Amino acid sequence: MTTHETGSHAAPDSEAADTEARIFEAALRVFARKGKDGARLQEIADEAGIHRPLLHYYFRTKQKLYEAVAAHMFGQFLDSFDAPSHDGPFADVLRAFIDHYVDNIREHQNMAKWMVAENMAGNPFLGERLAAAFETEGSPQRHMEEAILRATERGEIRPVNQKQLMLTIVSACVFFFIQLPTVKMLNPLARDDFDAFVEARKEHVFEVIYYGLASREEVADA
Amino acid sequence: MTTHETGSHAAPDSEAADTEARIFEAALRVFARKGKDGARLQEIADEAGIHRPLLHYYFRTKQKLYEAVAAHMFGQFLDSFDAPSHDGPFADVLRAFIDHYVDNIREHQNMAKWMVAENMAGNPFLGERLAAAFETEGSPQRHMEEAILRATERGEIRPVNQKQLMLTIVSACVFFFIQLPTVKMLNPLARDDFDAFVEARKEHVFEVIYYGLASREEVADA
DNA sequence: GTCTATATCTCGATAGAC
DNA sequence: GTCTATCGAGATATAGAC
Repeated sequence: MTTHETGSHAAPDSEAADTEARIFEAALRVFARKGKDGARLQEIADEAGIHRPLLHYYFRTKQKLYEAVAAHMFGQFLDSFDAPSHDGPFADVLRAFIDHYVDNIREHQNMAKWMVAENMAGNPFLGERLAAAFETEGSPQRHMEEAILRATERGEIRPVNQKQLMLTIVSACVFFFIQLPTVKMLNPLARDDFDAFVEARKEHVFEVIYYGLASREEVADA
Repeated sequence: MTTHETGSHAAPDSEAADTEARIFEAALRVFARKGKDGARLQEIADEAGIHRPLLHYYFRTKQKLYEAVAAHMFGQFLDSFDAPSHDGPFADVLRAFIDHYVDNIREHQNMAKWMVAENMAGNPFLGERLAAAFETEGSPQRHMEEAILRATERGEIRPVNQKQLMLTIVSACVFFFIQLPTVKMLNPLARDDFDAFVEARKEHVFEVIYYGLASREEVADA
C-alpha cells in the first residue's frame, strides 16, 4: 500500500479529490517535520492552501488524519526495504541495493523523517512490524540479508555480522537525508546540485563498504 | 559548556538546586523525544516528579526552558566532534575517533535526538555553527577531517572524498542510537546486553570502513 | 464543498495561600 | 519553595450560511 486511498468524499469532477489530496500531502510534510504532537492543523491548512474547517470536513479529527498519514508512511516504510532479488556477484547485489534504497528514500523523505520521529518518541511499533517481516523466510525485506549470508558462506566476501552490516548500509543511505540542513551547509555540492550529490554519495557508500579505506597493498598483507 | 549553570534560585541546602536539576534533566529527555513544539510542560513536570507551577518558578516560560536546554545540547553537540589530535597510523586515528565518538553519543543520547529533531524541523542553526567550526583551521572539530587528508596524501589510504567519509562515519556511529527501538527489535544483543552491542558495533564499523567487505584476494586483484 | 462564526478543550502562565 | 485555584491564549472541533 503506497498510495493514499481517497475517502468517501471523492467527486467525479476531481475538484474534491484534488483538495483532499492537497490536504493529505501537506499533512505528510508537516507531520514529518514536527511529529504528531508538534504538528498544527493551521500549518497543514496553510501549506495546503485551504481553510482549516475543510480539514475536518475531509478527515474529521487530527487523530484520524494522523492515522491516515501513518498508514501511508508505514506502507512506504516496508516497501523501502524490498530489494530486487538477484543472485549475481555480491558487488552487483550491493550496488543495486544502495541504488534502489537511496532512490526510494529520496522519493519518500517525509517517510524517513516520520520513521525517525516514531523511533525518537520511543514507539516500538515500527520495530515490531519490521522484525515480523524479517522473520518471514523469503520476504522481500530479507533479500538483502540473505544475499549477505550467501556471499559470506561462499567466501565471496569476508565473514561479517549481517545485522550489523544491514544497519551500517541503511545508516549510510538514510542519515544524510535526515540531516539535510547541516549536510548542505558542510557540503557545497549538496547545496548546488543535490541530485549530483546523491549520485556521488551512492558511489562513495558502495566503495567504502565494499573496498574499505586501507590501501590495496596493506590489505593484501593483512 | 557542557553542564547546566544553576540559576539565581540556587539554595545552599541544595534542595532547590536538586529540584531545578531534576526539572532540567526531565526537560532534556522530553524535548529530545518530542521536539520543542511537541513537548508538554505537564509531561516534563511528571517526569521530574513535581507540580507544573514549579517549572515556571525556576524557568519562567517554556521558551526560556527550551533555550536553556538548547544551549546545553549545543555545547555537547560541538564537543562531540572533538577528536583527540594524534598523528599515528590512520587505522589508529580512525579507531580512536569511532571509540571516542560512539562513547560520547552513548552518554548524550538526548543531544543526538535533539540534533536530529532540529534538522528535521529544517532549522539551519546547527549546520551554520558547525560549518563555522569546520572552517577554523586546527579546530578540534577538524582534527579528523585533517587526519583523513594527510592519510590520503601519504597514500596510507586510497583517495577518498573526506566530507563523504566523515558523513559515513558519523552516520554509522549515530543512526543506531536514534533508531534504538527498531534496532533492539531486530538485534537480540542490543536488547539483552546493550553495552556489549555498542562495543561490537564500534568494531564492526571500524572493520567495514577500514577494510571493506571484498575478500582480500579480490581486492589485491582490483 | 467551502466559507464565517463560534463553541470546546488543552496548554501555558500567574496569583495567592501556606 | 511548593501547593491549589484560576486566568487567558491558542488549538481542535462544530454549526450553519452560502
